[in-house]
Amino acid sequence: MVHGEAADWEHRARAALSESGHRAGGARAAVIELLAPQSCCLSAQEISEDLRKAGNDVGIASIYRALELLHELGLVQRVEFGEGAARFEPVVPGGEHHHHAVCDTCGRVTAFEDERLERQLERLAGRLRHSMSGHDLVIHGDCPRCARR
Amino acid sequence: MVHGEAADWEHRARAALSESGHRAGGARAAVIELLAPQSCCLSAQEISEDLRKAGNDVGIASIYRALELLHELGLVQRVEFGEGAARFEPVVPGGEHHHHAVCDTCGRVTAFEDERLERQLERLAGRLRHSMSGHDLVIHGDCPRCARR
DNA sequence: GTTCCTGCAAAATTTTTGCATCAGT
DNA sequence: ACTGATGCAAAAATTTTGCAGGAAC
Repeated sequence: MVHGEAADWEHRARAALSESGHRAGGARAAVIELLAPQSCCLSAQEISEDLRKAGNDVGIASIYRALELLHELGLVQRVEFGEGAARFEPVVPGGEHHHHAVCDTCGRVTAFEDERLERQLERLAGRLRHSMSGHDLVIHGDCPRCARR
Repeated sequence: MVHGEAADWEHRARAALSESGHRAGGARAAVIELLAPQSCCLSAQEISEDLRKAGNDVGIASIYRALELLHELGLVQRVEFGEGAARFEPVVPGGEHHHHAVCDTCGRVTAFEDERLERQLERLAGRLRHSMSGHDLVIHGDCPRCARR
């Protein structure tokens, strides 16, 4: 039994699906279930592999279709780090949005939050008169471990 | 004759190439020349088309190789907006880094700068003990024109 | 029972790589 | 001349699409 944010997101996702007239068949349910407890982003490949490991074999096309739908519904954020593949993560409303720092050397991804940054982004969007449905910041550089060498 | 930032960047690019032991052959020179006066990012396809229009036909592979090298030398930044293709733009050192707001509806890209944001990012990277070789922020939402409808 | 969903396979893109040829230094 | 750069074509990888069968409601 999941709990907290993960359960909350999963519940919202299922509700949003049925409210928008979609069914929660095998593939979608599997993707939602896998994504819910994730703290950071996964690529479509990783989702596919994780599902297979869990004995839940889902076609890659269905994974992309599920992710596309969840993205349209505002439940999933799409981020790209310049690896040539997109990554996806659940959107938890109510503030605690996080950003990513990607290590140039080892590729490790560090997620971080900053309340002040969020407020500043809101202000910025207002100044540009650009509504903000989402945002993502990527910092490239060396992580503490790699910088030490 | 180009001037100001563009000429500056072009000069630095050529210098960095020769200093790192690379030749400035036709393809690289063409990419550098095209990129220098750009105010915002271009995809590899766009670069290829623009060069062809200018009568300078360059193989797409050479474009990717030139961009890869320029990126390694820190002269080009790679950004992705979730279109399925990467975009590239010259890096102008000495501050005026810009970010992007992408319209969910029409796809238009608005570039913007914010000095305060830059300083905040520096502070953030320091807090994470993550060095910062580059960063990019993308705001998704509706541009003023599309939001009005 | 109808309609939407799923999975497979094929297609479309974007990006990378191998290799013979060509050009810069 | 030597060495690295270029262009073509083929390959690799990611993502999208068509379609027949299957599942949800």
